[in-house]
Amino acid sequence: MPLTHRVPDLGALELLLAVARHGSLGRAARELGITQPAASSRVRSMERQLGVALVDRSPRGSRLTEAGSLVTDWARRIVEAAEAFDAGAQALRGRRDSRLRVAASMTIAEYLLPGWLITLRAQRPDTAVSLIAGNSSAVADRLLAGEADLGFVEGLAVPDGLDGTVIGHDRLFVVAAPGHAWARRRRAPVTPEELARTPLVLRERGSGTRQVLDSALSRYGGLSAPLMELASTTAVKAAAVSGAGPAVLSELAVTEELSSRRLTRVPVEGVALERDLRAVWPHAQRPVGPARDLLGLTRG
Amino acid sequence: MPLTHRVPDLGALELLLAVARHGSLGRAARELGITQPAASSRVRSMERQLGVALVDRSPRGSRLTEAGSLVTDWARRIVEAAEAFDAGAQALRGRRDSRLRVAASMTIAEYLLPGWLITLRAQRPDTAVSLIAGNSSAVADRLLAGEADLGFVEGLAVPDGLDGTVIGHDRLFVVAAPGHAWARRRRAPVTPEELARTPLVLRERGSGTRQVLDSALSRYGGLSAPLMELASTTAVKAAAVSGAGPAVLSELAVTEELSSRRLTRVPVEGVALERDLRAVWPHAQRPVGPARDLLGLTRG
DNA sequence: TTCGCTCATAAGACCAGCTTATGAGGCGAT
DNA sequence: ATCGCCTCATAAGCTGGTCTTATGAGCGAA
Repeated sequence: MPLTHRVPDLGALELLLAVARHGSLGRAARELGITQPAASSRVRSMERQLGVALVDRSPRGSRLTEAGSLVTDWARRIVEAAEAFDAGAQALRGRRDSRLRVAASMTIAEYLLPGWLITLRAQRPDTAVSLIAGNSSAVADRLLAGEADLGFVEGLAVPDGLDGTVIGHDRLFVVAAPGHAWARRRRAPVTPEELARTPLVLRERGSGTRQVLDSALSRYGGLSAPLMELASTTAVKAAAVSGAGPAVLSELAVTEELSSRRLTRVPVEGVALERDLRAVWPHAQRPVGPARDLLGLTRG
Repeated sequence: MPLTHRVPDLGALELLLAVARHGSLGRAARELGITQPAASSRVRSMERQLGVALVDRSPRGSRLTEAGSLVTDWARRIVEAAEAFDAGAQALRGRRDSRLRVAASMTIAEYLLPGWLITLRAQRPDTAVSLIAGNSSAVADRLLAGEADLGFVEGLAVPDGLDGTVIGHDRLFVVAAPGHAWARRRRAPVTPEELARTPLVLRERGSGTRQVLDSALSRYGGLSAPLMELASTTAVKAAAVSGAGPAVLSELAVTEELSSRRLTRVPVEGVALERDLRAVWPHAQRPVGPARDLLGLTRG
């Protein structure tokens, strides 16, 4: 169970990626600011821990073995997730002295913002960003109080006093475990009526996804009593994966499960389960400077 | 640059997730097999490191702060990637005594297999799996030599001597940075002729994706000289993200970049850039036992 | 009051990873 | 040939972080 003892720590994984890039333990060590013996011993203990040779050493450098490059690919995913964590955490700590103060809804802060911040850091390394996360009205409050320069919200309308622009759409997907009957409905989409009368695994009443679902299905008799009502997106996902029943979740929350086939998207016809993602700012104060840079990234 | 000093280690992140689940430092500690003071001090040093309060402590338990639950969500991504790493690495180490010996092509081993192994472990905890990765003919060799029970390959045909079943499709996506002109072609798909005459960022000659692209475009005058020819999928992705030009990559390799909008999918009409993903086994030896369990997971 | 839960603090043990110093192997230029 | 430069490996010693055990303090219910 304790993952820590079977997975090398982040430093070791970074080192492995550096070895892959440079083809040399010594140069990898230099990149990470450690000595060559440290790198050598660290790679060796990683190999001992995993029970697999990762690197072919020669007097002219080091290349990854077959197993090594597979391990490196898996390691890259961990390191990328760690980079997103770092970008987010750094913004969360950043305070008043930041050049760009962002207020964002939870969904956007969780799934999209870290990626934007990584890109922004690559393009403008000197832009210090601070982040406050909250619901739509909290975001509006921060902007109107002058405590944030740029906001991001999801939902159907722009909050009062703000201007905004749509930067994308958060589609809600109906998903089911691959074994579920609905997973085989590729050619025969589920109808809105069918969706409305089927008990689903859902977030608790009041959540954003639930609101969208409620209003989209109101003309079809409304949502039926949920199969399960859970407190977090994670819990809903876990229930759906384990086959409890169909669930409705943000596209952003399920991309990984879909591409690894732990969940299947169920096609639904004739109903738009979608909400806008918007960048917002105080009325008549178009973003300039760093805020404009970030805004540019979010639309491409 | 050294990520390690700004991101808590995996043990700390696991602890944070456990605290979120249990609402108590002590119970989280027990789950991870450490003492309560160890957990207390570890969470505290994580808060110091990040510069953010993560949990609200009270005599009746601990709950995450707002920032804490955002951090926990980001942490979950890291831990999930680590679980995939662990599942894969464990299979890579496993040897002859394994109950299920899998041979898989690189793409499948990299992107899909870890997820399957996690699911398999949840359903049949006692199935020890071993993994050998290689190209299609290496997979065939292992199966025919009786050194593997089940194989996975991508490509256009089933290798000689094997039976198989299609378990899915790997679509090749044309992708470009959001700023690229092709990123705005949503309503006016790129034509095959246009794709054929445009210099692209590609893997080197001989790679699987390149073969598919070559054969799909052969009737349209064939692929033009590449804009860049790079040695790894990662390098191609990086070039595309930085705006070097359009690239063609497996759907599996770009889902994350697409959902975070670092890349945009370019619609292409009239040409099927797709290859089958197949499970394969020696002629007339339908998978049974653990191999059959795994096969079931891959199709749903 | 006492029990049971919560978390915090303190003191000491242990170990992983670092550094410096050194050696050995291969290749190419002088 | 041999010197110089690159590669990686090994050994000895320091250090710091994380663990443990032992203890205390706060809050609520029986």
